[in-house]
Amino acid sequence: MATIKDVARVAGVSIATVSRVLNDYPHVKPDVRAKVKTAIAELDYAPNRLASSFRTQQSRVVGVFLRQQRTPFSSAMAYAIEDTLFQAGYRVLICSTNGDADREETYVRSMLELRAEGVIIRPSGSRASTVRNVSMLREAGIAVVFTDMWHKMPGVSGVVCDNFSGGYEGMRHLIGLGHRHIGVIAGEGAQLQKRIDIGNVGSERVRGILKASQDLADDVTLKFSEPFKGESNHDVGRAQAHSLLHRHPDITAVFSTTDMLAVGAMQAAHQRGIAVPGQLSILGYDGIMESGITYPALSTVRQPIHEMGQRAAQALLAHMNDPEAPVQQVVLENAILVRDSTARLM
Amino acid sequence: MATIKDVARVAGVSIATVSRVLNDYPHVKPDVRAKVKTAIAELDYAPNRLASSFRTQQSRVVGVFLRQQRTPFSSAMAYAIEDTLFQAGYRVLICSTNGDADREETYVRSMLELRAEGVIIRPSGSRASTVRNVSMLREAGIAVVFTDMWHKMPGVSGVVCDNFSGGYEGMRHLIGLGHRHIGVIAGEGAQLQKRIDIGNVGSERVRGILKASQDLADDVTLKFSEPFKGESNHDVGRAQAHSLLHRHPDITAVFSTTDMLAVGAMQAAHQRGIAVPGQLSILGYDGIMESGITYPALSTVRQPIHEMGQRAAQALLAHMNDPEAPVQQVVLENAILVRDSTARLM
DNA sequence: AGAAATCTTGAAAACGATTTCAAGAATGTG
DNA sequence: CACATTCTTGAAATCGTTTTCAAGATTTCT
Repeated sequence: MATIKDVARVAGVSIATVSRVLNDYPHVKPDVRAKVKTAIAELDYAPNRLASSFRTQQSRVVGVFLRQQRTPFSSAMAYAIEDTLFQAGYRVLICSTNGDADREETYVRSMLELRAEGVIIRPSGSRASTVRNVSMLREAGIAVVFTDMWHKMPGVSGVVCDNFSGGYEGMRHLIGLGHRHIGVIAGEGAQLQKRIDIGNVGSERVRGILKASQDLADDVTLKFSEPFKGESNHDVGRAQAHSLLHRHPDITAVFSTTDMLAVGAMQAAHQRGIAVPGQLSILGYDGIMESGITYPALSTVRQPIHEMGQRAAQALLAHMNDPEAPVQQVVLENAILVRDSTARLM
Repeated sequence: MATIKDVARVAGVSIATVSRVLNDYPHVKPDVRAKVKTAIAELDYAPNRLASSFRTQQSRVVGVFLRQQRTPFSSAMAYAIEDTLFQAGYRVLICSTNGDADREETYVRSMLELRAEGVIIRPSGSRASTVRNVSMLREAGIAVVFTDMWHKMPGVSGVVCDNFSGGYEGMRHLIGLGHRHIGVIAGEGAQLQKRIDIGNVGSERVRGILKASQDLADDVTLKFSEPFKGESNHDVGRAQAHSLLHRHPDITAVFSTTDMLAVGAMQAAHQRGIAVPGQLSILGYDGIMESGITYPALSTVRQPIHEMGQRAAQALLAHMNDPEAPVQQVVLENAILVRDSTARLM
């Protein structure tokens, strides 16, 4: 492939001048600039980014760390991030950690070696390992932004949803429909800052749910699913819902802290011949695309996933452009998306 | 950050020796090797990949071009690819083209500039633009592998599913259940080689469906949905199914060439009060995770998406390791996944 | 017109690794 | 023991850019 030297030779100028043209620097006479551009076109020259990145130590690459890239939530966010960064001329390396600490560390090392300029990370693994990894990145001067979960660390911005208020508003919706006996299926997701301990279902969402159940009516009883850990998929949701409905046949609504869990709950209701929303209202949480394909379509607390990704990318850009940029802690509001799986209690 | 020079100084050797240790070359005495390793650990040294990539002109990076990264199919495949390449020490740049030709071209240019070593591409856009873009990559010595769709190009391998036989076997399933009046909702996906023209529904899958309807029984009538283009989502599927059921109330089964279309068809059936599978069997195509969350769970022609990704990544590795490696044309078989949305005709 | 300021350009020095070459040390062979 | 072979090491070149510096050309100002 042609190099800058070839261009210089063909244009009859020095490589410094070619470089100036390439980077749109001033102080190049119009006719010289034109000559160089002609030579570039003629030779079909593409600057060797490997060389310029090396020289400037700027890779124009950022890493996006995801727990699982297969998940609708993750892939939607990754897309929003990629899209925003693409416009700004950055390319994104995908780093699915699978919640595997070793793998996360390997990827962190890669980011250091590749001199990534920034990293957006949705923490998996333990708080300690996250902090350690992020510290390594920060020490190397790499900008870091958290999404979906936030750890307070110097120089690190975060974009999260207000999961407390999401839980609260979800309950307001159910209570407003007249429900008083409500089952809660809580997964692991969406902890904001430090988890509180209510069995294993400690999360901001659950805190919001609890608070709302105290604030908004005085005769609400909540029935929690059994603690579990691991992925929040529909199989787990189905099993949890079966157990919940078996133990507490009087509940008239189920609030799942995840759409996929809610989908499972809906399957369980179908299997038990319980009409949704006639006999049982089901409310999800996330607003992933998949929640719209159930029958009846799932009512849910919608997270602005795309906006989360966008905002995270913007925050990252801010930090990359100016290492002294102030830390942002963006909290986005969720909105109840009322579809067909919740109804007024008869 | 520490450089190789610092390591050399601390270890009291030359940078050449440090390099030899870093790259596990022979001809370094054990004690020297140990000294160097100590120095590396002490300095917390991470080789500057920007420098070594520049020197060797090997970026250890590959690009994955996807139409839409949000799609369950794409993200599942991207994950399989990333996973396989991760093991081999490659990092993957995600390039969602959105079917936007400009954007695809920008990304192609990025691959050239970044000296990506390989690209896996699921073609979007026109055949002509794909061929042009792939040619640019190939001329720059970048290995290319197609997935999901294959264009015959020198030196370019491809991994596809046997969509013809998938369509054929899907029909065998439906016909075997006694269905004779079958609706077909065909999206744009999955053309293998050149499309044949049956209105706008020309695809290998449809060819398989047609062939099977001729081979396997002599009283099958197929009713096609109206031609449409654009994304195959459940909204489109619902609309198509409504129109189909309206125009041809006698059909007892619907075969959709995409799971998401089938999901829409299921919604349409629900809305029309048609029992699935009691009055109408619905068969999808893809086997994406989402197809399992409908109620009833969707029967579908499952594509081995994960394996497709794996095989594509392996083919790419083969080409990257040896530019003379023979072109592979991998054709994977689909399998019918019988769940609850198809039943014997009463 | 002459001095000062500003433009325009090219030569050469980086950047941090890998790799080639040659030389000296160690080992093997007769 | 002399010689050939193989090991081990370091000096220096190199990859393709960007950037600094200085010099010459041009413009602006008084």
